[in-house]
Order: sequence, then structure tokens, then C-alpha cells
Amino acid sequence: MTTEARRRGPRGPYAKSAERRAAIVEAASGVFAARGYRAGSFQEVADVVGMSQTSLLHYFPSKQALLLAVLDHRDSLLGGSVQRTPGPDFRTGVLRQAEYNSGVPGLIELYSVLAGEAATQDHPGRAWFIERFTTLRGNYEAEFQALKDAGRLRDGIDPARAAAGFVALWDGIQLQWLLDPEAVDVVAVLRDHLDLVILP
Amino acid sequence: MTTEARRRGPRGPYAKSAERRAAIVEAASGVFAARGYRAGSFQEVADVVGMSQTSLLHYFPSKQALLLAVLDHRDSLLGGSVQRTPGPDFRTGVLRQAEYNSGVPGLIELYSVLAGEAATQDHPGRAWFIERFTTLRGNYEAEFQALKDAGRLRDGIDPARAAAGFVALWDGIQLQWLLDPEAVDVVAVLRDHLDLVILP
DNA sequence: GTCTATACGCTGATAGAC
DNA sequence: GTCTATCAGCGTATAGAC
Repeated sequence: MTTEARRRGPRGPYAKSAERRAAIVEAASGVFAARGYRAGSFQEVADVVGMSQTSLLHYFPSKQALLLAVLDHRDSLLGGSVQRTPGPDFRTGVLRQAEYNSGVPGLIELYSVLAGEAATQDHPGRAWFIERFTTLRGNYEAEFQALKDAGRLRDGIDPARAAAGFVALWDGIQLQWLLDPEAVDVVAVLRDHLDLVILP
Repeated sequence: MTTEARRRGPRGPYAKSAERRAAIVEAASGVFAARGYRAGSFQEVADVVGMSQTSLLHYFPSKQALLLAVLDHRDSLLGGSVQRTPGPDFRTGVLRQAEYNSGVPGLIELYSVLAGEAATQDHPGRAWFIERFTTLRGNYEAEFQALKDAGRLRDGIDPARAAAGFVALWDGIQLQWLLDPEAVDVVAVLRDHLDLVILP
């Protein structure tokens, strides 16, 4: 819809408005990552962007709407984590992504914190996470299936369960890393696992 | 200290007081599991136990104190998940525990929700979870080391990384299960993994 | 679009009567 | 030990001036 508006040329402050929205989403990402959704406040987001709390409501009609914008924004940054890495070999792509992630801890934090919180009752992000896990498992299942077809999956491994397991491993080890960065090596753990599952 | 008091015999309401405390911790476990720590309120816990909010403060001087009591209580129920299963073979014991867990979803929920929340800034349970992950990894590392010594660990697997990975896998798959119970089979995923790592 | 003023509820915690 | 009364503060959201 932004592009829609821009096409007309000299038609007003829409572009600036889009910039504001982007700034708000960015600020909210930081706040929700640091505090979680429930504990994170509109006011705090407003302070970061430098506007009043009520002005935020002009861009996002509710806190929930802001949360969903934040989640979608994160997705557009990291991709489905699988789609992002279509180029080389699956194993290499995934490990490269994991390596990259360690450079943007804020995004990991946002994801881990909200995923846990989303398991609570009436959480506005719950449906989003359920759907996200579903597609994620689907994507990885396809990858493992392709490996299987190529004869590169270890015998007896079920692609669907392997997919769920790999997503789980990644999320779990990232949480441990978040709580105690010195104690675990995310990339090494993932590599170990993939080397067990994928034949050379 | 409870046993200390009971030894004296007819010395007052201490036993009853301990019962109250237990009831409060139980109620708080449910509330924190369903809502998380920050969103869960003292008032809600009080409603569940059937007393006033301020009376709770007589047993637990602060919300944080209640949280820590809840966490320790959960641990005493499930054990370190490893100590609980010293009997048979490691693999069997773990899978049995996982099977058991699916019968008490509330405890899983409590754990998953709070673990994610604990990664936020200034969370009162953060230190608890860091320490817990450390001991958990240590315990599993010892198990894998024992398997290695017995020649039953697959070649090239590092016990410490395998431990971190297994804990991660378990936590991660439980979170997926919590959000979408139909979509994943916790025990099957864990079994697949162990069968890959442990030689028959 | 941005603001101030404000409604209205809920939070954890304290003081003190009984 | 349990209560009522109360505190000071923060939460989201609305109304309306500019």
C-alpha cells in the first residue's frame, strides 16, 4: 500500500508516515525483546521513538496490532530462515544463518521471549506462532525429503519428525545461549546434529 | 524448618501454616503457567486459594519470593529430570519421563513459559534458570560420558555438546507441543534422536 | 498528526484494626 | 493470621484542542 501511494507522485506525507511506522516497529522490537510483550509498554516504545504514547495509537490502533507488525517485520528480516538460504547446500545455508544470528542477538531474544510468552492464555501472538511453527516444520520437511530423495539422509529417519526436531533443537539452543552465552556454542551443536542426520 | 516445628508435637498452627503455603504455591503454579509471571497477579492467586491478596503477603513477602518458591516446588516434583530416572537404562528412563510429562501439561507450560520470560531484562527468575540449565547440562553430560566409556556413544560425539543439544531438543519440542499438541510427537522425536546418538 | 488531559482499571505493597 | 482501607504508580485507550 505504500508503493500504491508513492506512484501518484506529489501526494502528501504518506512516505514520511511509512518511515514513522518503520521507526515505531523497530523501537517496539527492542522493547518487546527486552521486556516481553506484556511487560513492555506503549509508553516505553513512545519514549524510544521520541513521541507521545497517544501518538503511537495513531499508527497502531492497539498494542496487539503493534505486536503483529513487529512479528511480521522480524520475519521479513530473517525470512522463514529456510527461504533465506536457497543457494548452496542446505547444511551450509543453515549454519551460515545460525552464524549470522549470533550477530543480531536482539532478534533472537525477541523470538525466544515471545515464543514462550505466546504459550500463555489469550496471548495475542499465539496464533501467529502456531502458524509459524507449522510452516517452518513444513519447509524443513521438504528440505529433508529432498535430501532423502538424493540418498543423503541417514537410513530410517523420517523427514517430518526430523524437521520438528531440528526446529526444536535450534530454538532450544538459542534460548540457552541467550541466558548464558559463554556456556553453549549454537553453531557447533547444530552442526553436530546435521552431521549426524545428513550423509556426506 | 517445617519438620523442625512438627517434632515438638502440640505446638500450634505451624502444620496448618505449611499446608497453606503449599496450597498457595500450587495455585501460583497454575496462575504463572497460564499467564506468565508478569501478567499473573497476586490477586488472581489469592482468588484461587480463597483468601485476600494481602494475606498472601503474610506467607510470601513479595511476588518474587512466590515465584522462586514455585520454581523450586516444580523441581521437587519433576526432579532434575535426570535424577528422577536412575533405575534402568538412560534412554528408557528419559523416554519414560517424557511420556509422563505429557500427562502433566501444566508443569510443562509453567516451565516453557517462564524459561522464555526469564530471558527478559531484570526477570526475577533469570538466575534460577541459568543455574538450572547449567546443572541440567552437567547431569546429561555425565550420562553421555558414561555411555561413551561403555562404548555405546556414536563415534565422534562430544558428551558436553550432546548434553546441551539434548536439553535444547527437549525444551524446544515441548514448546511446539504446547502450542500445537496435535502437530508433534514429543516422545517420538526424542526417541529418534537418542537412537541416533546411542548405539544399541 | 501530534499533543494534553483524562478516564478507568489493575498492580504490588503498607498500615493497622481485630 | 486474616482482614479492610489505602497508597502511589502504571497500564491502555478515548476525547478533543490545535
